[in-house]
Amino acid sequence: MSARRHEGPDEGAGGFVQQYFRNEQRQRLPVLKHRLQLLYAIETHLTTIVIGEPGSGKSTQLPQFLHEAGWTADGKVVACTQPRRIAAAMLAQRVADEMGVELGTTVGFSVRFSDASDPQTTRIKYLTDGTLVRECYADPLLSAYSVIIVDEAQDRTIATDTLLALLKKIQRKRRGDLRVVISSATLDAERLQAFFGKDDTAIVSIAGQLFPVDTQYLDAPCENYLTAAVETVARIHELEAPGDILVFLPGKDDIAAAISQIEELTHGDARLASLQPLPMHAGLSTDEQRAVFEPAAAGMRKAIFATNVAETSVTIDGVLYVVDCGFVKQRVLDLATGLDHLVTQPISKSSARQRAGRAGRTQPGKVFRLYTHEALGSSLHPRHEVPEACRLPLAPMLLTLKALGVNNLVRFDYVQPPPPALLSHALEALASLSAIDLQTGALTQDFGLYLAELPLDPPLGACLLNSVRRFGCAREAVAAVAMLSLGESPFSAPSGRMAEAREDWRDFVVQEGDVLSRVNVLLGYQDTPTRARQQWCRTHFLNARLLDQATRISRQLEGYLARFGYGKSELASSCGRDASLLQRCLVSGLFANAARRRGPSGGSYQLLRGGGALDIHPSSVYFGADATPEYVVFASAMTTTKAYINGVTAIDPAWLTALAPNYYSASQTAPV
DNA sequence: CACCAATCC
Repeated sequence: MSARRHEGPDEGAGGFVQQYFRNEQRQRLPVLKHRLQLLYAIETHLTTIVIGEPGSGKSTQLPQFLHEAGWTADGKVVACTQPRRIAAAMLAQRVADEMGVELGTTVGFSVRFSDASDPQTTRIKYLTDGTLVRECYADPLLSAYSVIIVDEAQDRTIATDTLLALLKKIQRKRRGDLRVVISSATLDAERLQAFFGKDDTAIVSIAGQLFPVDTQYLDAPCENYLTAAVETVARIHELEAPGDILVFLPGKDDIAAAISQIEELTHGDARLASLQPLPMHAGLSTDEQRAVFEPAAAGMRKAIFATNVAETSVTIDGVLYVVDCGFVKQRVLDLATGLDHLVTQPISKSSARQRAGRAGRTQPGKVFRLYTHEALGSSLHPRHEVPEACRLPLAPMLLTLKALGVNNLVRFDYVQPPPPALLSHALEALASLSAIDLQTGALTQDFGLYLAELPLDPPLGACLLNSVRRFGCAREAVAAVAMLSLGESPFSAPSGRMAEAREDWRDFVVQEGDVLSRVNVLLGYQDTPTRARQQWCRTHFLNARLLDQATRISRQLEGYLARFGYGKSELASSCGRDASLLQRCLVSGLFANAARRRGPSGGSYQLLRGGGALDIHPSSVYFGADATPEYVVFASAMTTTKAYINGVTAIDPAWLTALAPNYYSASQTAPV
């Protein structure tokens, strides 16, 4: 181990004045006081758990400490993973600036669609945890890395949990040659220490740079968190010193309702006229989000009504007051129906702490919790969020593990074992797609392996592979799965101009349903010159951000197909005027989501394999349509106020028995 | 008929 020690590397770049300024900034960070403690812990333990509040500087400084201490000698790399792409890119940029090097040289990052790293020169590399998991395909021991820092581990995403489980295995195989650092704000540290082995795991706590936050609770539970939130904002505005307000609400509808209530209040009350309500959620365009980051106009106070994006992903400066309704929307797989639910539920205790911390970033702040102290202390609010691997469909994760040589998925050493029913649900799904062989449990040759490599949900991956192998409609299928993988509809118009928009959309919308209509949109977008695309989207009431993203996904998917050995002509294959080719291709992957209309007309459906009513989602082209198809497959189902299906395509039921004979017998799909 | 949290490969 001592061989890799040497004096701190001399980067050479950067003048004296800049260097002085950089050091000045770094010296204020709390993590500096723990430099030796951290380096010692990492030197003497295989795994180190670092608990540090936001603002401690751990994400930017720890990789530099390790670099300076020699962990990047011999060409080795220190990795730091993040759950989100923006974070990985921004941290890399910051550290490159601090070190006075150009991004992409000594300091780099690698995320989907963007790789600013160089295998020859990069020594500190920021990645998303999903990207690092994928690097295991090429290098199962991650041998390029000497230390892997898994940051923001409290999020417990599927990718983070997958990575942690793999790292434990890799550590064994590399015989003490790989150090793992798990870093997080408020972590279930004991669980992770137990997972990685108590003797080999150190825990280091770092104080944050947060200011004290004064906490206020309700004396009694409120009946309506929306009303309570609006009243609290008004009261803060009247009674408290200047400073912006951040309000956590579960969803967009609540945000819109709260803002309109505030606007009503400000009309009737001159004292509230200086309150400036603003929405913040992931559905907003970058332009719409900008207002939240700009300082309030002179004499005005911003009140930002936000979803959970503001809890971790987005940081807004100048917030002194936080109003926390105490709820969050979370996706949960309902095993009884096999459908996703979006449930509004009480937040965890650690999430409540995280939200409160948003008030104390620049000076002492206040948090107004719209629940009682007793409630927060009770079992109503769990200590931590349920990890994704214990509540979401696991087929993608299991496919990854299989591809990396994990044979027994039931006995695999998960950070937290998923409920057995969740595992069997995923295994059945994979078997029905012929991704795994039910007898041997192995990935099927080529097909299963390709599905594991594709950055798509397995059913969509199956559609894509079948488009080149069986149907000859790759051009349309690439567009279709790219759109479906984003979920949202590209058709979006302000409510006031809906009629006008609908008229325009008739150029794209076809009777075959959402998927073919969205393919028309995406191919139309891609046929438009790049510089004219924004305007094209505006005139047609289409979501430009979504179509840009779908275009990048399309290109990436074509790259995968080319790597799998499919030639130019196969990639260019098109169904031409025969839409049924694409429809059958969709059935070949989405057959499990086949549904039949319940009445002689209308938008109420039912799964062929049984279950309750499924309604056409309002963003589907079939919503409110005069004529709806009797049989459909859908790309997604989600229960919110009702069970809704979206991404709907008309089908011929005979295709189901032809394309998924093991899943459907002829009698199930025969018309009554 | 009346609507989805935010992420990632």
